[in-house]
Amino acid sequence: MIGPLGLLVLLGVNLVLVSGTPVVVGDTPVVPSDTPVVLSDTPVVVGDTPVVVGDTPVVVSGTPESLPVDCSDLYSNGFDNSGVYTIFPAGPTSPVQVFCEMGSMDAPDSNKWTVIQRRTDGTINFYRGWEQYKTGFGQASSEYWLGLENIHLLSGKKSYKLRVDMEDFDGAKVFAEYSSFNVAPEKDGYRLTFSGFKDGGAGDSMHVHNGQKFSTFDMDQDSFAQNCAKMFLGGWWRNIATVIGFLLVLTTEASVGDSSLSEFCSETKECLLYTPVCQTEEYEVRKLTSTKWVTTEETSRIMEMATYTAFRRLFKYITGANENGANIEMTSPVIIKSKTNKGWFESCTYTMSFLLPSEHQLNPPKPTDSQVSITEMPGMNVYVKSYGGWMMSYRVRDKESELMDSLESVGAMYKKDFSYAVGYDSPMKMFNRHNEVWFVAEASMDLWDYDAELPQPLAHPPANDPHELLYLERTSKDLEREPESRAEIEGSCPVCGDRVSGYHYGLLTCESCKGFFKRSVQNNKHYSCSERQRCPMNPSQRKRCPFCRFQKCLAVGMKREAVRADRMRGGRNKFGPFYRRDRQLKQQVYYQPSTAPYRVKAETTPTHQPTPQSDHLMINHPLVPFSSEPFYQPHVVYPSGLGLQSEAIMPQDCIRNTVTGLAALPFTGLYQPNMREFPQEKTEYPLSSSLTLVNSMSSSMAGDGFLPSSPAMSASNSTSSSTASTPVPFPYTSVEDPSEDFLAQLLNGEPEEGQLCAKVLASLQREQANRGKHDCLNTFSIMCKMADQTLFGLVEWARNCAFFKDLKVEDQMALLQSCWSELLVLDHLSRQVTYAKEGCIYLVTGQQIEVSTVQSQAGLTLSSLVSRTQDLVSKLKALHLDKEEFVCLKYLVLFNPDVKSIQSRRQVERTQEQVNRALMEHTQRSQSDKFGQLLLRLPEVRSISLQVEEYLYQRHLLGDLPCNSLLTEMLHTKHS
DNA sequence: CGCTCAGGGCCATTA
DNA sequence: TAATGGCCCTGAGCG
Ligand SMILES: [Zn+2]
Ligand SMILES: [Zn+2]
Repeated sequence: MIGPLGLLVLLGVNLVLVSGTPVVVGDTPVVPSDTPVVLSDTPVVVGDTPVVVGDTPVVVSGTPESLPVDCSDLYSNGFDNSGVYTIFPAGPTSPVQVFCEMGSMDAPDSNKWTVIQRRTDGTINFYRGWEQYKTGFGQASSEYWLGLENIHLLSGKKSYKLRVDMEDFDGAKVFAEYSSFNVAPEKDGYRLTFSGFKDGGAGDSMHVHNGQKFSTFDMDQDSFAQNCAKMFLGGWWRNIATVIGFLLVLTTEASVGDSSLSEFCSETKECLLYTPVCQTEEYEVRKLTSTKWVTTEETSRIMEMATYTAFRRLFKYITGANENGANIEMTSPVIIKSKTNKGWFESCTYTMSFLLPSEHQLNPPKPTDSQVSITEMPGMNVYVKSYGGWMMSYRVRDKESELMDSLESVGAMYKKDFSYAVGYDSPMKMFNRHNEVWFVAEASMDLWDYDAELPQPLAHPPANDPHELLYLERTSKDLEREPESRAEIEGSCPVCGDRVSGYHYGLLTCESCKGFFKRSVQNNKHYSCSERQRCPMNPSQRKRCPFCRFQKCLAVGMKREAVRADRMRGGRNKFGPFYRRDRQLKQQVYYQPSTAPYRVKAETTPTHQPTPQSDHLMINHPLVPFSSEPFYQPHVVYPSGLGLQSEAIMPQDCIRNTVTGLAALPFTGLYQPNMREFPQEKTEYPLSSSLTLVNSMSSSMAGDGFLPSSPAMSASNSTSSSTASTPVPFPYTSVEDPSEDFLAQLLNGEPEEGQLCAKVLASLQREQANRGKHDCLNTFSIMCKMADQTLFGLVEWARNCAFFKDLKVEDQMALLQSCWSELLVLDHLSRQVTYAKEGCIYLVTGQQIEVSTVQSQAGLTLSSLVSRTQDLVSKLKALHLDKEEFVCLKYLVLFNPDVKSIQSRRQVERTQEQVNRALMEHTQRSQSDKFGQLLLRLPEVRSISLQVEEYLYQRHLLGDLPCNSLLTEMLHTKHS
């Protein structure tokens, strides 16, 4: 198989470096097993009479001997540098007195410090902290970074909650929040307890919030041994001793060394060493100490592409692109850090690192390439899942999610937002290949990593109500609303779910969304989303992404027009009657005894006929902006005339020369494409039946909680289907034709041709620049590159287009994998119809190429493809297809409910229905039979696309296709 | 004519 | 510092 290997550029040059000499091994773990244990085995004896200190902390300066308690074991480990010790009295939250609190700054000018306390209960409290917001708005506050991911902002409100449930003396359930842990020696490690209160005896449990959910840990020591995640906690206790003794007293030593005991790290002389912590069937936990790496970043939609570039860059570094011109031995593993849960073809930054060999760990040669840097990976524990075979992006994805599942199921705490793909072998190694996925465990990371970023603060504001803490998913609003039915009438804000304060800009919203919408429109704000344009909207998170918020405001139907341009205060506007009517209707609905409100509504408004308008209100994806608005100009379609740019970018003779290269291989015909008939039945609903369908769809959508997160749903939910099922004409809304609004919305996502053109040209230019003047790309490669870039654009279009982004990622992938070539063909067709001169093929780069030229040079298959396509082009030109019709066809092709393994088949079907209907209505205004004519072309599109796929696949097998392209990736998935 | 309530503005609070 | 959001002021239109 040439194909998969083609993608395996990842470790491409590795083998060159592998020395032929046998691997030299040392089996000493980096962390010596006899690391000095800092904590004494016996609790501190305070004496018969507790030392009573006043209400205020007492600062003792001077020699350690002046302390009432012997703390020599502590200060001998690095805490004696300040000469200032504090003694805290027992206080309201703790009956325990603190002795020997000693702080030590990390550096004289650092704002980070480490504190250790010895306490009268015999425990030792250890934590690190720093001042936050040192500069800023004068709100100096301290943040303590503690053992688990318990972060407590002492003088602020936001905190990561750590909660311990326990029984009071008289049996009452109590809880406590903690900001510190105590560590007490046990026979097998150290016991983790909390300041004050009970010790962590059997039966107690603690709930640790990691920013997303609570994990519960039994305080019963035995339970720690039950699974790896919990055992790991046990391991972490020990680490504390290590931290004190190791981090602060000894200097860290990089753990790079020889290894032959390793069954998998065998190709390089030196490997990353680690200390195993524990192991389960699914994964293991390893402790890594701080190590230096040489690192570079590369962003791409495809891992293989990014890693190829990154690898070459790092390889240059180790082969001399460093200040000493030194040749540096290759090591294993190569690690690639990237964010988790990447969307389908989402652009992503991959950070690749080579481990520096031990001789360069201390003083790594500076890289000469500015994109390459030396980084230090802090000591940390990692969850590791191993797998064999080749590291392909889809396998990395799979293994990553497998490990995540395992970790979730045991409640492990780890950094969820990124993972490492770890490779040990060069691509030449055929058997017993070893790869890993790593997740960084949080607990120990926190202690070790001086520069670790603060975890994101809790999204929810701190709650005084203890119950709220336990059930974080439920906001206080949920709790309030639950028992009351009153709130149900008033409903919650369709944008964010907050409490409604009245009608604002067209519908019932909360006060804050009103304000937000007003400001956004008044100041003509243009936001952008740093995520994937589907940020959660709830009272606590709505502030995070104004883009998504505004999007949702428009989606649910807030009217820009209602924001007054003259800023006149008071008075009434044209919406008044609408509001009143809507309100009346709501009352009516509410007092219907039936439990099926949606049905009831239909009955209470018997005059209502299912007119297109009302259907539109229901089914129209509300994301479409109101076209009457000046803020949303309809899309300006890029005019033709791009030819001039292209000449500047590609030398003309390059193009001329390479056109001859278009000569294709004869089509071998090894593979008979399965010419599946394009399903006709689903696209040929007569008007009446499609209306019925749409109606039934709307009720079922509302009824069974379909699409809980989609804007369409929230709109119908909250504005309470009264807008949906009643023909209340809304002022300003275009009454012309609902399907046109729908189409406008579809068109809204259409990329601008000019941008695409520029992108493709830029990509070609880059490619040419990489090759140098005399090494022109051949025509076929240029065409592939164009197709590849166009495909990128199409995938991007699909990912952002209405309805599609509401689908599960798996479904998105399935749909795209099934229709990518059809989309490509359709896209090509639309370009021809719009821009091509007679007898010419218009390329995405703006060039017009004579069909005859192409035909004279093309091989059999390509020639047949070209003529089939040109035939279709003339038919479509005769039909005078407009851009609306093309976008509909694209949607119809994309939303193909017949694709295998689609989970949300209904959803796909519904979208197809809607598009179908919109197309039908749109076409009927020009030619009566245009609709049918259009649909009749789709089977031909499909047929051509299959032939294209087949053709490309053949050429791919012959190695003609550039590897690392989306095109090849797509071909692969279909043929594997 | 006076009441209503959705607009706008204000400004302490927040990140 | 800029955005947020709760609160208050306004005044057209309705009964
Ligand atoms: Zn809201
Ligand atoms: Zn967003």
